[in-house]
Amino acid sequence: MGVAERKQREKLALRQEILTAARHLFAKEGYESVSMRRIAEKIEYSPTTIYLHFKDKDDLIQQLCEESFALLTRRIQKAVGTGGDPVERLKKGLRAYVEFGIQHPNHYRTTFMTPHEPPDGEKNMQESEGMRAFQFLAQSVTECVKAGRFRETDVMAISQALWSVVHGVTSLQITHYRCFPWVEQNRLIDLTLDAAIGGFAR
Amino acid sequence: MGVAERKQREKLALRQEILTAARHLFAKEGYESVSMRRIAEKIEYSPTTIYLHFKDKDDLIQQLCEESFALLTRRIQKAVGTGGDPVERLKKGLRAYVEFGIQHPNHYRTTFMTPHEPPDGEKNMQESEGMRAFQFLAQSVTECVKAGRFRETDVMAISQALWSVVHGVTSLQITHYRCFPWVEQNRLIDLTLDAAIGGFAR
Amino acid sequence: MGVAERKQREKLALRQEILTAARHLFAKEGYESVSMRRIAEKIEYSPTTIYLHFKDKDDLIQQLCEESFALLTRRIQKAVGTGGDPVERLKKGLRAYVEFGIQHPNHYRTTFMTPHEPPDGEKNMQESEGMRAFQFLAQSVTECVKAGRFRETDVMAISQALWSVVHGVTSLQITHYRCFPWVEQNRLIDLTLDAAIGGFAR
Amino acid sequence: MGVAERKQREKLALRQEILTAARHLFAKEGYESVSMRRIAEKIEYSPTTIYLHFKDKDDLIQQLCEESFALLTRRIQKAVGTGGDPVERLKKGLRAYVEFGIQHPNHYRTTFMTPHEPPDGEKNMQESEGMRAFQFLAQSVTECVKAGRFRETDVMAISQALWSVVHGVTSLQITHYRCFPWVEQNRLIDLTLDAAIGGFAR
DNA sequence: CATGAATGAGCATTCATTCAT
DNA sequence: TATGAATGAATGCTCATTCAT
Repeated sequence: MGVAERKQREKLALRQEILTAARHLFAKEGYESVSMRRIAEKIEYSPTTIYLHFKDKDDLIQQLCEESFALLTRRIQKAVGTGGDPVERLKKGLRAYVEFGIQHPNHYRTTFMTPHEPPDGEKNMQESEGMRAFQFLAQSVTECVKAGRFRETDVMAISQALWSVVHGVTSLQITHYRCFPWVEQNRLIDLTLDAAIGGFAR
Repeated sequence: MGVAERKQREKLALRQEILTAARHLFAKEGYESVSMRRIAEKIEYSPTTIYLHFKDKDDLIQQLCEESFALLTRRIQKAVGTGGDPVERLKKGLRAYVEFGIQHPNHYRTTFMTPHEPPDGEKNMQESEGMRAFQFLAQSVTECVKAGRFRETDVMAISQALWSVVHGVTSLQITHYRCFPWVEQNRLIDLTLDAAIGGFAR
Repeated sequence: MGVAERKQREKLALRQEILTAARHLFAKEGYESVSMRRIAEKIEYSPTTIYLHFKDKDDLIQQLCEESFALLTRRIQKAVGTGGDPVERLKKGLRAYVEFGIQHPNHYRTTFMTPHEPPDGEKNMQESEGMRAFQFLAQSVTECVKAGRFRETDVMAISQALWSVVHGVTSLQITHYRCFPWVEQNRLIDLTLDAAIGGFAR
Repeated sequence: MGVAERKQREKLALRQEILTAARHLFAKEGYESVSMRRIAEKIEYSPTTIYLHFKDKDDLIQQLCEESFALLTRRIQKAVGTGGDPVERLKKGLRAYVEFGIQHPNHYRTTFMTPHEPPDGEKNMQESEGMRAFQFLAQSVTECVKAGRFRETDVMAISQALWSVVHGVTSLQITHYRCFPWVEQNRLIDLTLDAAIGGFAR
């Protein structure tokens, strides 16, 4: 019994090691550098071993995204906090989103800017970390609506619109940071978020 | 005399054929499929031939982007039109942007969602089709500001914020269209644009 | 236990097969023919397999040279023998050098007539088979000097001069054998070696 | 008539231009860099044009060698001079040879260290620049022999031996200059030439 | 559970050369 | 005489993946 458990634990540990290595490669050298070989070298296992833990490269990447979503959710959660003005809290959450993306460009790129097959069937998706992150945002929007602070009341629609906005700022800064004469970054973020939220606020 | 002209025409035609083939590969099978070999197969020429028209792969892709930008600019221009309410015209322009992206996802992906090195020095960039497209948007914003319709007056900042917003809607729809329970697309677009513009409007 | 050993043996055997194939290609068709693909075809493995045994083409060629040097050293050693007149023994060694080169022109070409980057740092070079071969020659020269048979006593300088001489005869015979009206080969070799040694002898 | 002559002159001029370009490429970047394409770019003609003047790459290279030989001959001629001690003059000639090689390593490599097909039949060879250069050396040797300064009298054999010696020093210095702990270069050259000549001298 | 060996397919690019004009 | 267009073959190398062990 104890043996089986230990084995199980070890297996999960290796799995985690693989994911971590892959993420670091993403983070340091971008999507193209993440080859099964490179990951294997990094963890000092054989490439074959990876296939014991992940069906194929796509699978691995999908799992990576799950983790990223989870991390993002935690960040937003912390930023939003629990008490106080709901609109203010929403804005803090959105800002946390953008900052997370800019600070972890390769995380963000992997998760939100790379086309993936939808995991497996619809059910699976509803339970994904990604949805959880989104629902968290929706929750924050709900509070604004409940408090009568927004003139629009379709929480789902507002949430998706706001997600679009933050994704826009984030991804543009990530992809075109160096090849465009941007105004100061924080100002741009504030301006955009204020405009979007302001557009919904009563 | 006529011969030289015909040759010239034929050369340009082949060049165009290459660009088109490359774009189709993007469109159907994604970025990874655009290899020199694949393009060559598609046009039924030898890979070497491509190098008679483009210095290397980077060059080819750059040209592809230029074309996309030019096309986009024309679309926006047409949508904006010339007379009438400047805010209304701005909104039409932004909507044209989003629609262009969604209708030509691989055009858009190539141009706006793939990281490129800035072409060659700064001057070059200032003259690129991409900048021209952006300046066109800025022009439209200027008119709103001049007409006293916006409470914010920094044209550059507003334009960049609005670009971020439209890019967000567009790219999210492109990348995650099938793996997320979106509200009806047109409604989302309208909602988002109205919120953003409304946030700036007096 | 036995399994691991057998595997090890098989691996080394394949490695040797690769080296041999490469050498034969040199020998039959010259330097230019030694491409990774050609080698692979010859041994009826895929090109990729070669990379499991050698880091890259440079590595492979370097190993080839090491082998050649080792072979040459052994030949000279055998020719020089152990007893008798040191000058006579030196001459035998030099002759063995020339004969080796002429009998294995592509070995020789690879090792001595192709420019290589010095392997890796200086230490590495000091320990290379090539240096070992040279030091063997120097040893033979030392004995002549010690026996008071040479009027010049700088062993290093003499050895390098003699190496230059044998390399001259060898490489010229290899490269220009068929396009020049040479005197009889053995006579030329003898004449040259006698002159050079005679020039140093008291 | 005048027209035909001018055309002829122009044709020869272009031919020379091609040879010069090829030589510069050799000189600057070594044998591998000399591709028909590169040459064509350098002279700003199309690659095809080169084929109007030279049968193929081999032909071109052969012609190049002829020119190099001619240049070398002139250098030696100048060094040898006309009066004075014949042995001294011979040595000067040999030294000029070595120095030419070391100063124009890529010339030298092309001409003397690259395997070529013998031009075309034997007659052709007898008239080649290469033979002329050699015969010049032989001439110098003849004078030493005539003056009774050498104990060996077979001019052809001596000349070939001496050529072997100078080629040895030169080519070794060219190929292995940086990867071997040579004694000071001039000393090595002197030592070697003195030994060889001394070995023949009475 | 983990691996070492191996592969087939693919990559961007360069080459010497030919042919119709 | 000269060229522009085109090609087939080759280059070194990396990839995701499989299979026997």
